[in-house]
Amino acid sequence: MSDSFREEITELHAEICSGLADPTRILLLYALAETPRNVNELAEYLSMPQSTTSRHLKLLRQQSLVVGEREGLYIYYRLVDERIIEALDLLRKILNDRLTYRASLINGQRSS
Amino acid sequence: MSDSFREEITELHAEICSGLADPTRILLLYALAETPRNVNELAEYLSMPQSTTSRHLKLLRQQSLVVGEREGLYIYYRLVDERIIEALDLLRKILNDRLTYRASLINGQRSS
DNA sequence: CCAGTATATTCGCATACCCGAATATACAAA
DNA sequence: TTTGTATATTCGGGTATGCGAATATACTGG
Repeated sequence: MSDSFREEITELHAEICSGLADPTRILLLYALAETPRNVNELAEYLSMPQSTTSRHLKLLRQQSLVVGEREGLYIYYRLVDERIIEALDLLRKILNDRLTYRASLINGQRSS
Repeated sequence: MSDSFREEITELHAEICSGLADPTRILLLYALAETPRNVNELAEYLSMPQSTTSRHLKLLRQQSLVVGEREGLYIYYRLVDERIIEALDLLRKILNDRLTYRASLINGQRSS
């Protein structure tokens, strides 16, 4: 395996995948996919403290998965690249089919 | 946000995304996308201890991202669903375009 | 059934990450 | 410039997760 590929994957992890390493952040991404929102809206929407919301947003911001733009008194966050949702949806499909796969194991044939 | 969606995302994280929460595991997935391999082949390929490789494989196995099948003396691991690679490739595209996005920030216009 | 090798697990330890109340900062509006 | 609110950061402390040498287990093949 080439060193350059290793480096690319290491960066992929650090810059994107680690952002998905927490369910709260995934929820934030989906919440922002619906419509831009500010921190307090997000906090209320997800029923979590404002500080927690802000901390997670900071991470997503540092990874450029999300940007904030001030409008008057508020900073509205939005997705930088909507394809992150495509990727997450694909993972969800895999998840669902995986469940089917597991069921087939239970009903039967081979061992895991 | 509906409770059922929250639960689905929580499961998505626990069952798939947490598997991507380590660069080593992503490398393992790509290594297995090339061809099925056993633990020692993977360990050598990625230049890491056998115990570390096995530990990561265990996780991927528990998430049904990977399955092992014994052939004689060896257990060959392979991907359960190749779409995991599609998802990772999409994330890599996002990563690359994100770099372009950041460059545009540096060259200029708006602040992050 | 035994020997040999592939694979899995255990161990102590270190690091990284999450939480949420409290506090600090930043900024808009007047 | 001052005030009020939105947003960000800090803090202590708990939990999860990583590592890799050493050890145990599992299974094949003879």
